[in-house]
Amino acid sequence: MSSFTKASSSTSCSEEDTEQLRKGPWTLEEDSLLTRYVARHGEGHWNLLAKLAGLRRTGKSCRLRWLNYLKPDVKRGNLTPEEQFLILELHCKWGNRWSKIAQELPGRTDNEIKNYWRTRVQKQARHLKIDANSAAFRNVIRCFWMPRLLQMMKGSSTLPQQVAGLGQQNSDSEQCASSCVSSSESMNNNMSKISEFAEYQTSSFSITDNNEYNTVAKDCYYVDNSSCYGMETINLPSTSAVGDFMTADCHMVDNNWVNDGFADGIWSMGELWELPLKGNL
DNA sequence: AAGAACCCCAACCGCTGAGAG
DNA sequence: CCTCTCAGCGGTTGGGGTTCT
Repeated sequence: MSSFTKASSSTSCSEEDTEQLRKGPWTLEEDSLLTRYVARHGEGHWNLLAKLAGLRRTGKSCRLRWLNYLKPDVKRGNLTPEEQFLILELHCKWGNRWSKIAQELPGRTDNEIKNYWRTRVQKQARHLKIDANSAAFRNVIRCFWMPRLLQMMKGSSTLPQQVAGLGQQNSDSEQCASSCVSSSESMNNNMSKISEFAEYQTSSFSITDNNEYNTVAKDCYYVDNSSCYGMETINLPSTSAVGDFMTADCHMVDNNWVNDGFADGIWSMGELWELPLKGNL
């Protein structure tokens, strides 16, 4: 089924409508028409807008094109580690509430975030042979992926205020708190252990400023006494440490992904943000 | 070089809730 | 209330680019 097909097969619309409605990729001319119309008259009333602007599109289609592509403040390009961190963090709290999550990332659309989740995050889950919605995978995100992103942010010295302030902003969120947050004291303890673990993990990246790291840690929710309680096993000297750690950590989960390419998968996680966005012009 | 497999993401679809009449 | 319309949301699809074999 081609997305270029006109809706002429539909019997629910009048013949005139089906003849005129276009589908599929937008042309430059259509973009220009929509942009000029919105610049002059503003957003909203999309069905009316579509008619008055002379666009042979549904209002829905116009709205989507504007919000996801034409709107001037739409950011293009790769998601930064900060943005990825926020997405992981907020998804932990809100689940698949893409538009709500997008509101916290200025310039990013719900569609983009949804695509990121599907193509990057769920891909990791597949590689690890874990259900992306499982508690085990959430633990992986909180205990490995998010600390890794923090390292990257720290490495690039661009730790954003929005991340640093996230805790205060959302500290009343019991939902996430119940699954992710422990007391700040134990959080700080665990964070220093995560730091050690991360240092061990990467060996090329050293964490020296514990204060800054812990400040962030205090406000973020990826450590959890109930679900990430294997921290004391972190400093094992061989690669089996990862397996041991996760075994201790996730023994309640009936998956066999712990010893099944887990470490490889984890290593690749941190690099995800660097992958070029293909076909994105 | 060429076909297959994979990946990304723009755009569509169906559903839901809000608001007007 | 009920019905209708519209805006918005989340899930899904498929075209086209890239990578692999």
